[in-house]
Amino acid sequence: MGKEQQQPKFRRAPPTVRREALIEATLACLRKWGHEGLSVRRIGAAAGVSPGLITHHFPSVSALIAASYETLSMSLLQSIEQHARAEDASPRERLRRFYQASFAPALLDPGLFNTWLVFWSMISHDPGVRAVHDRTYAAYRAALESLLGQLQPGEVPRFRLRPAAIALAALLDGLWIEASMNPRSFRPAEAVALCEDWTNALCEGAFPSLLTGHPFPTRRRRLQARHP
Amino acid sequence: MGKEQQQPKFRRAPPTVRREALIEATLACLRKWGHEGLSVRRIGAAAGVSPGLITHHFPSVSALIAASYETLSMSLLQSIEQHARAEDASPRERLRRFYQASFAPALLDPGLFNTWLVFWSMISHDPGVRAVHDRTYAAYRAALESLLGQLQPGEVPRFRLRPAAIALAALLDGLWIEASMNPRSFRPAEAVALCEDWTNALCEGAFPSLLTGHPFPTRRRRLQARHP
DNA sequence: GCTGCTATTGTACAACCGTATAGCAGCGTG
DNA sequence: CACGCTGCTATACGGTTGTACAATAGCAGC
Repeated sequence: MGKEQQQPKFRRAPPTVRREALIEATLACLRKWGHEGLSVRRIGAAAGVSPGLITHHFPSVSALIAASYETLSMSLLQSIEQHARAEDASPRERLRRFYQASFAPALLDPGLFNTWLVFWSMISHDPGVRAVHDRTYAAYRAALESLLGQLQPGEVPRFRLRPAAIALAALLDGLWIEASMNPRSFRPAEAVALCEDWTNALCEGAFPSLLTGHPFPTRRRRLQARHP
Repeated sequence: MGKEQQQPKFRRAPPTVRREALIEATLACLRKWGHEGLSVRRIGAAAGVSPGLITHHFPSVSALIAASYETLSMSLLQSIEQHARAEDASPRERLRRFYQASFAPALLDPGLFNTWLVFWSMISHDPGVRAVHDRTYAAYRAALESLLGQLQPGEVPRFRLRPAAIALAALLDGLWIEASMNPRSFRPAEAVALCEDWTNALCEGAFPSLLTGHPFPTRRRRLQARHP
């Protein structure tokens, strides 16, 4: 028999990098299989690792998912923000770059959409995922508030930042979802144009309910309010 | 021994009504358990019926889910449309009623949101669900196009119906999702106000990319188009 | 009241799930 | 080169899943 040089059955890794590898494998599985992808066996196979390792590095599979959610969410937001952060660019231009990055091909992958759906569907059941969602969504909205706030000291009418960011986030999310589910519905450039229209309309004061002085300032109970 | 009057172990039902009952049970399970809710045993239990009955009345469980999707989707759309359909009301008023119905308490149930997520997550895998989605979403957009079209012959600037309906659907969906995931984020009345603002801005011509004559008319390849 | 159609049940089955645990083995340390 | 810490594997276990199929029984028609 030839002297078979057998490589080791497995390689050890420090917990930190192994955890990261497991998170990456989880995201890959979610991309490919959606909900069916988050079994310990599939994730383990994707990471080239035994299934039992997951419960060894994470208290449970749901903790792994929450960590994956946080990693993906923060990574995407950072990527978009970095693309938007252009020196010597007007606030309007920065917003436009934010929109463009939001509808880049990499963001419109159906696998990414399915991954997101899995995370969303766990929010109401899993407290850990819920916490990650609250944190990352707050960061997302904060980014939008920051960009919108930079428009503010110009000659644009004064509007309330928080509701404006919520409305813009809703528009972006809605367009992203529709584009992800039905890519032939419209082109990314059209989505960007629609968002830019929204920005311009905001700056022209075309959204009265967002202007300061509108009867939605605090938690006051005033149902069925009509615009004066 | 007393003469125990034993009721029959089960009752027969014509296939049509049994199918409907199974669909209703499926929706109830999805509401309560989300993704975990669509096991044949849970659905059978909810319908007071043996698990095997499902495969007897439906070719597979995924066919049952597609049927449930269609039922729920059409039911909701009809309910909203009926609420919007008010005689002797201006087109603007009808749109407002559509918005109000879209953010009624019954529509903001977290269980309903989770149900929707399950359907969405199956679109890319299950052709049957995909077909239902395409059909129902087309109906939804057609309803919006109809309402938006009624604004048209007035003194409002001419805009393209289809993209406008897509944009409005995106705004409605985005707000609905955010409201469903985080009910404390904003109040339904605020969402309605934001949608009304959108309508008004549209009628004021504040969305140039939606006006006729904008360089997005057909499938012409014109990437990165800038507003002139 | 009996008969026959078929809706319905109950069980069996193989595959999968997450978790627990005992023991193997990589690899830094001496 | 041997030791030993511990990352890692492998297996076992109780549970759930969807589907298949033979047997049962409701109930309509005669």
